[in-house]
Amino acid sequence: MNQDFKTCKCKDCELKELFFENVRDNELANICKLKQENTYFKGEDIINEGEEIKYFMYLKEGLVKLYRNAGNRDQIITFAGPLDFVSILSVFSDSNFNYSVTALEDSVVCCLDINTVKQIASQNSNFAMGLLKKMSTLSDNIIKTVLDIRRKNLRGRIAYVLIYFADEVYKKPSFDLPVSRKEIAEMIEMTTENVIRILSEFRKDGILKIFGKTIEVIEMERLKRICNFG
Amino acid sequence: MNQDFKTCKCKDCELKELFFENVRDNELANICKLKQENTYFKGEDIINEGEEIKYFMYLKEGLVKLYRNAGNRDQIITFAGPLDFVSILSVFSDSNFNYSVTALEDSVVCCLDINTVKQIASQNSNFAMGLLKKMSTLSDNIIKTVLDIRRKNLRGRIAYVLIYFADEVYKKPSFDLPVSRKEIAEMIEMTTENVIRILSEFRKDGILKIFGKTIEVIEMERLKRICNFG
DNA sequence: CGCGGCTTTGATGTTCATCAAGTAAAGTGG
DNA sequence: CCACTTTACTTGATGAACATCAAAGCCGCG
Repeated sequence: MNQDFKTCKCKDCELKELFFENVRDNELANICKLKQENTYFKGEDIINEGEEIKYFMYLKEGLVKLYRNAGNRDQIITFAGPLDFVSILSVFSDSNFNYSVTALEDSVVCCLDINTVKQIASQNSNFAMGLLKKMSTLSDNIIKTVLDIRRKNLRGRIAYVLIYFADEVYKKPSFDLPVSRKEIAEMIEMTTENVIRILSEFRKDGILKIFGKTIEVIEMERLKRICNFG
Repeated sequence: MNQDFKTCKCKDCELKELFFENVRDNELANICKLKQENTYFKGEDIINEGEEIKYFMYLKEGLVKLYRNAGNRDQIITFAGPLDFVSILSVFSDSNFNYSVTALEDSVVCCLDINTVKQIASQNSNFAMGLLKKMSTLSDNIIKTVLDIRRKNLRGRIAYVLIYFADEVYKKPSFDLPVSRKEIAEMIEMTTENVIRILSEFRKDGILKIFGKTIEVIEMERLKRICNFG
């Protein structure tokens, strides 16, 4: 057991400090024993809607989209990056996933046995409280984002997305879009054609430079005004 | 202490069975000591956006709306009925409410001291797990509803709302709307005029009968088709 | 090379918000 | 309790915003 524990390095994982700080060493060892780490390439499916929830999954590296199928169209719920919990939404309310997860960039996912995690949560209340806080924050964020976006017009929505990638994800005004125009449309409920049209408008107005998937925000202030008043 | 416990009747509260089943009697007594029960009349504010979170609140009787202010317009996030937790959304992620709560019908709210609840959650992990599950279910529901609504056209949205009140809230095809036309608009992101217009259309089409706030759904199947295909 | 998916632009029509104007209902103060 | 004010409700006319349809270029991949 100790052997497993040493080889798996969970004790030194950056996640431990962030999240498993309240987990005792012997509990961590139990988690480690049943852990597996998977690599997914860009475009690969990590979770399929309807699947049974067997693992508590978090992202070590990469970028993924969480989305659901609605009629003949997908709706992107949110994105997740390193150290985000990919399976946190339904884990405690359902036995099956009601959304899918796909890698947008090559990603490494750490999968912990869900029953072990639940068992530890029901024995270690500090750990449970950590889960509670994490889940609450994530849900609040998703709800806030969806409500923010739905009250904006199309220009405002595109501005919102661009600011999101520039400020939240890449933290710089130039970046490569990790998503297609179609996926942007699925994120903010509009048609692909209009995503393209409005990006072109922003380019013509000198707000952006666009080279395929590469975006450079030239006039961030103006973009923020469009986002706030749109 | 025992005295307080006996007079407050928390031990016999229906909530206990549903939710505090994992709370030990002495813990319940601690909660009781700092509990207060408030009555709010229709239209009265229960929580104001931005307020500090001091209580863990649940609804004993009545119906309330949870909403936030966005620009010059309110957005209704969800409704809550008896035994729902009114303050569960931000409780574990924030120190202040980022939404408001107002009574739609005369309502009785039980307010528990938030620090006591948190303290018990961090000592009693079964209780914490219960919270986790409850919160997860609520968040999932809100997210699902918002995503469902946003992909529908206006007729589909109105149908959705009517079905929601008929099936989920009142569990019968005739009911008195607890909300104004304006509030329906704030719930599904459209203008008040169009809410009225589409209700009138449904009336002319023989799908509904309308007498002010009283709605009678005549053709539920047709309404459901409009909801699903709209 | 050719096929399918992604991207782009334009033309067209539908859906929806906005504006306007009026009626009904509900709350307010004398 | 009535006049007054405000808020809710309703309908129509108009224009703007947006989806849909169509056509063509582009790119990656088998």
